[in-house]
Amino acid sequence: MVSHKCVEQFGYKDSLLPPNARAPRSARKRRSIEKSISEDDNMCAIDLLATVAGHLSFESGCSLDKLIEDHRVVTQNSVKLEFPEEDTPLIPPVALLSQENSYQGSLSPCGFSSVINGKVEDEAEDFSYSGGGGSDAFQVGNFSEDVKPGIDGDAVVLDARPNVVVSLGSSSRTEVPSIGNCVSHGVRDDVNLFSRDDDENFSGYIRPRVTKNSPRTVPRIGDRRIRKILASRHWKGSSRHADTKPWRNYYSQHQKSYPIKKRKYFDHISDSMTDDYRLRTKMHRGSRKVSSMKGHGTSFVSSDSHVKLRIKSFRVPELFIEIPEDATVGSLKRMVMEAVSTLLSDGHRVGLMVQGKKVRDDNKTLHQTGISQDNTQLDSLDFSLEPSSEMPQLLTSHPSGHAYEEVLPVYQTANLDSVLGSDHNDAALFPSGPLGNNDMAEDSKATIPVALTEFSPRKSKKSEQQKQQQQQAAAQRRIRRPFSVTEVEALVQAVEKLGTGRWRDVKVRAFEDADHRTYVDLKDKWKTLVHTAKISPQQRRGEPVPQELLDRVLNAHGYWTQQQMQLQENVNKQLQESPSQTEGMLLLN
DNA sequence: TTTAGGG
DNA sequence: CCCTAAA
Repeated sequence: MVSHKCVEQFGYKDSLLPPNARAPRSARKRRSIEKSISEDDNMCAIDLLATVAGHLSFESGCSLDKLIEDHRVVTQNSVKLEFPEEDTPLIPPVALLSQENSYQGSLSPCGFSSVINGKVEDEAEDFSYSGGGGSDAFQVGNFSEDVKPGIDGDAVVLDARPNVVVSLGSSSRTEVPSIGNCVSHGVRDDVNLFSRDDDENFSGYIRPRVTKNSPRTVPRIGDRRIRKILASRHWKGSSRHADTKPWRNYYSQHQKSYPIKKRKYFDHISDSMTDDYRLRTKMHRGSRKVSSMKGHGTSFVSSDSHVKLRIKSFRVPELFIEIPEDATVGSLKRMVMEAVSTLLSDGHRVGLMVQGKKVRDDNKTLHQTGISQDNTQLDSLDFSLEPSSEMPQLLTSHPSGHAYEEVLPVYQTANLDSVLGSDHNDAALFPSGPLGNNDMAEDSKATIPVALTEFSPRKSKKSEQQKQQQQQAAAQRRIRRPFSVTEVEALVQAVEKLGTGRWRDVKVRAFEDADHRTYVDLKDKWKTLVHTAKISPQQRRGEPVPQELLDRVLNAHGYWTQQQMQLQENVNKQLQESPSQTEGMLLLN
């Protein structure tokens, strides 16, 4: 196979096909790789979240439909996967996203944002607060967090604790501090943190299957399919369009919008100036602007038998990620983001936990559940988003397709059945510690799809909306996949034969089955190969390419470059001599 | 959709 | 690898 011949011996003449002599487009095997997705008519993850959150709006008069006990994952306000110095994967509050990324406008009426920033908050202003006046909603927020939960006037201040986020487990589970107890001291002290012991039950497990010998098994995480699928406009920031680099935008924008340090700074002020109300107010104003003030949950129970809740945050399920050691940090981050994005973009059900206990009976009234103005012990009211198999309102329209297969072929699903088997058992749904004590076999442990919602067959029935939603939810840069020597060999071989201007043909010829190698990739690789061949071996990086191959690269490159030049010369010549025949000449060439 | 190049 | 102008 490795014929080491000089260029001339390849019989280029015979294979020298005019660049435009390719098979008609219609006859070509096509791949909708770069298909752009219309974002407008799709619900983004946040919208969905908002929808979910909407159900939490007790003000609508509806009682909690789904009460779950021993809940597991909750979400925080939003998802942000930058890892602060505190080594705490914090997820930025949705509120933040809404504020800074102009999502408020796109949120559903009863959406998260609305709940957080709108009515509830406004209502909160009605609470009188010494020294504060009701003009600033944040004073109320401040109030609810800095003052021991309890009765204050007519209102019972409840605390819906926001808790953490995404924790990554490697060999052992890594507990990730919550915003509440790690970053925001001021909050921690006054609000009850709910137990996170059960976190592992709610885990997504990401595991790219990188198999050297079978490119097809490589995780699709980086594939365009997924990429587009996960592209999210909510990461994009203010503009739904005019942003060609969503993923970059994501990082840049959120890095700016999530100044942990700054928030910490404020928290310190809070700690040291506990008695200075004005300072504290200021602090929260600052927090409001830069942190997750609105992300924390606070509920209010008014005296008119209506419970008013302010969902300040959701926790996100714990995610487990398995990634090769040699993967880049960037790819890890992207994986996490994808996971969370996917998580948020899919159907969920809301879990409720009152005083640490999961409330499962959906038929109970709030009062029966203990959520009432009379209950002064309501110091812990937690909501969570859980992968749900029971979210008709979000799944009804789903065609019975298998989006799962299409979208995330990467993730093994061996355990799916067993997992699904115990549908109504949250713990079973999310085997505690995919990495932990759950004696999961080595080959089966890495099985839980990142997309928690993908667990259920019903969930696989995604509507087009949700599919696209997903597409938008995690547009990521494809993972880097260095070409193997074998691949280089194949590439060189093909280019020697076809030339440097027919990448699609090269693709078909030598990489037909390598879905992750687009003709653009091949073209780019050739470009780098040529460069590599020109520089000294010392300057080369990565897996060394045999000099023999590089020589061939250079030869072929030189040959085809010259070939193209000659062709061009002929064209120009003909153009001068008899312009009218030029067209015919071109065709002949 | 492909090609060709810059980023 | 990404992004795009052009074709």
